[in-house]
Amino acid sequence: MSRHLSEEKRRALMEAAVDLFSTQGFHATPTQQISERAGVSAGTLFRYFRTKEDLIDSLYSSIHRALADAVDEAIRPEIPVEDQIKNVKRQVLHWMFENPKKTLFFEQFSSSPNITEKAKEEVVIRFSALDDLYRKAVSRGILKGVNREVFLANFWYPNFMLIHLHTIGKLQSDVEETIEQSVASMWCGLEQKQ
Amino acid sequence: MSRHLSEEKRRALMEAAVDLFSTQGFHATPTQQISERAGVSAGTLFRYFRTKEDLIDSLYSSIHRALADAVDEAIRPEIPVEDQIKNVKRQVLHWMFENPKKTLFFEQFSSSPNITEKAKEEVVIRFSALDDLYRKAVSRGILKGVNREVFLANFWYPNFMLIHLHTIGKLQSDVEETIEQSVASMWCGLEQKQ
Amino acid sequence: MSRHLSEEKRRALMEAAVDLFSTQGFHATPTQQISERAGVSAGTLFRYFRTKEDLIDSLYSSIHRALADAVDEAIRPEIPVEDQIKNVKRQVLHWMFENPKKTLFFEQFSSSPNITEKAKEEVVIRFSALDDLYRKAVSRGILKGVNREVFLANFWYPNFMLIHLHTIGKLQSDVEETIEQSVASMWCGLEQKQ
Amino acid sequence: MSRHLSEEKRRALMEAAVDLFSTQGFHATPTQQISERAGVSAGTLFRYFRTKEDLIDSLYSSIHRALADAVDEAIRPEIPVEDQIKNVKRQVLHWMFENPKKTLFFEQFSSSPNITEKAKEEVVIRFSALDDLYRKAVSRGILKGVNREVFLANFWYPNFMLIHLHTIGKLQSDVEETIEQSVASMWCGLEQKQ
DNA sequence: CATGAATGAGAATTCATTCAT
DNA sequence: CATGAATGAATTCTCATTCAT
Repeated sequence: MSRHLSEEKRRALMEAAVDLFSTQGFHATPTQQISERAGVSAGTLFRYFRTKEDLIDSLYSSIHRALADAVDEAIRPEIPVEDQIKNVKRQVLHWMFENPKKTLFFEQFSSSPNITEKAKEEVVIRFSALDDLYRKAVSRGILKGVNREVFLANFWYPNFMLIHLHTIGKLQSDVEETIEQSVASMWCGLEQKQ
Repeated sequence: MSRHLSEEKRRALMEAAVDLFSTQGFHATPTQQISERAGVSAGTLFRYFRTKEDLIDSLYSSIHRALADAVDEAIRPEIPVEDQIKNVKRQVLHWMFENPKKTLFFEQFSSSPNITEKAKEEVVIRFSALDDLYRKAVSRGILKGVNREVFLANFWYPNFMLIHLHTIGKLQSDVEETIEQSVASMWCGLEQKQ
Repeated sequence: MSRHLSEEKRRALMEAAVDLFSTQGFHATPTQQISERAGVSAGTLFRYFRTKEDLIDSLYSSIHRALADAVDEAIRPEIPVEDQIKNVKRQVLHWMFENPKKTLFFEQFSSSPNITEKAKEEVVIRFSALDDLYRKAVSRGILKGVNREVFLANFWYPNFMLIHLHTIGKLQSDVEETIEQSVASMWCGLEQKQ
Repeated sequence: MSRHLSEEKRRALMEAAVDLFSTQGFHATPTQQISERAGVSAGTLFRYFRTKEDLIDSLYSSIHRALADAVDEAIRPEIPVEDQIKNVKRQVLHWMFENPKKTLFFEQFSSSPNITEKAKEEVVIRFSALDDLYRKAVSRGILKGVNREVFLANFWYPNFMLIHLHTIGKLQSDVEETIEQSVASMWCGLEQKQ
């Protein structure tokens, strides 16, 4: 991309997009509205993103990256695997509660079909660091009876519902408490029959 | 053929709709395509459903009802609450694996914003029978540390991911095994610190 | 038309049609609505009238006939021409105030373009008896300076506006008073500088 | 061409619209046809007018304004009221004969039901300057026996019929002669029994 | 590079009319 | 003859994208 395009505008566009996508869905959000909120003209959006789909993909990638960073940050090879997994979940949930719009967009993208070919391949939310952790846990006898799919399902999906509820203000406990409950219940769930 | 709006056509339309919605999303699915697949003309769809939204809502209601039935069926007041909850989860998962398209549509509807006012009110997937079960469990000292939101999140959302994976053929274990793992890991998760 | 078609239903359909046309306009009135109000099925309408246009034309003809009758009734060869013209106008206005819906439909038809070829030919509201009266008046030196178009315009069109106002309840005086004022002002207008 | 919505195109659209509306009626005129005749694409029309109704309303307003201007222009406080009223009628008729299409559209709009709320309120064609004139005339003893409704009906409605006849070439006398006859016959009509 | 007017391919929906029952 | 479900062409309006300025 040409260096004449301002990074600032790009960011403004993406931010406007998440805001709108997360509350209206991407199909229901005209590019016009995005460019307007970003303070640029309708045509400009298409200098930064070839198509609307391209914008959506970029958004997804950037959020995916942010989540991956959150995951990586929580990895501390020196502490026990189970604590690491707990930490990762905690970290992820913190990020999500701090970025509810991005999270909702992320869910939308993950669960919405056919956005793009990429979508299909990544429906499985896969983060290598977390995969490694899962493998280590299995090889150490923890998580014996739980295969990766169930693990990932338990790890990722409940978060989305919590963010939904948080967004509409229907969460009884405060965020920290909710996060802790969620972390705890996942972990024990994964250990199983312990 | 009867003089009246044929139940058969109505069903055909709804079936066509779930099929297409679940793979393309409802925004990306023209009513034309639905009527075509249902083997009726474009106009006919609107004799059975006032608007596209009405079709979507009807679909949602019917699935919601089916799920509620699945839940109710699994309720056996005479057995321990924890077993009942397990049974419900098992039953629900069975239904979902047997009706993956409906399930994906259901998820789409639940997590998609603004579809309708109904959507907003029901973002929390709420089934009274399950609520009762939850309350009973709490009052009996089980599920002490888990509030309803976390409970529901753990109960419902992981299922969606499993169905996604199942649909794209990325589930390693067979369905029964996956269901059992999911049921077991949820339960233990909910018991917590047991 | 086959004698198996009931005259009663035909009348019901026409009546329903005027009602609806006069308040909604014919373009804005679906045949469905007409048949419904007439208490017959959608298809039946088309057994009595080949097309919607046919229905409209029939309606127009019937109203035209009723008006012509009103005109004819008022003709009394034995009294002075000017009194006859006054009487005709009075009679017409009475009929219109008694049949406001038919009148509004009639105006709509007259002023709406292209309903049918017939429309074009009859934009000039022509009633032979009134024409005769006009000719007689001219040949007797009354109405010298007023050609037929202006005469007809003054005779017919103000009535429509009065009916409009009457219909929406914005007529100050009562009907009789209004009719008398209208008759009087037309006549003097036509006499001119007399 | 300017950066902004071109006034030229707006005018072209409105002109195309009156042309078609006046000959076909607005319900019978697809927006497509209007944009085509205006030499713009189908979508462009909706950049200039939010909806078809908006176009119709704008058209009505602009014609209403033009007529009001014609009325105002004819007002000369220094001459007798009766001459002023005559002048206004003359001026209005001139405008109408020069703008027959606008006139026919105006009539259509005025007499067509339910176009819009505006329609309902303005079925009575009301121009404040003319109202003032009417009031003055009454207070000066002229127009004693004629209430406002009859006055307005006589003032406005016959014009429409004349324009209709003019449009289809069925006017015997020339325009000027017709206007004079119409003005004269209205005036005397209004004085009444004077 | 930015702009925003213009485009035109759809999309949802309506409705006169037909025809099997 | 009556019915009313089915039809599908036609209509209004939207929106991603382009391109002249």
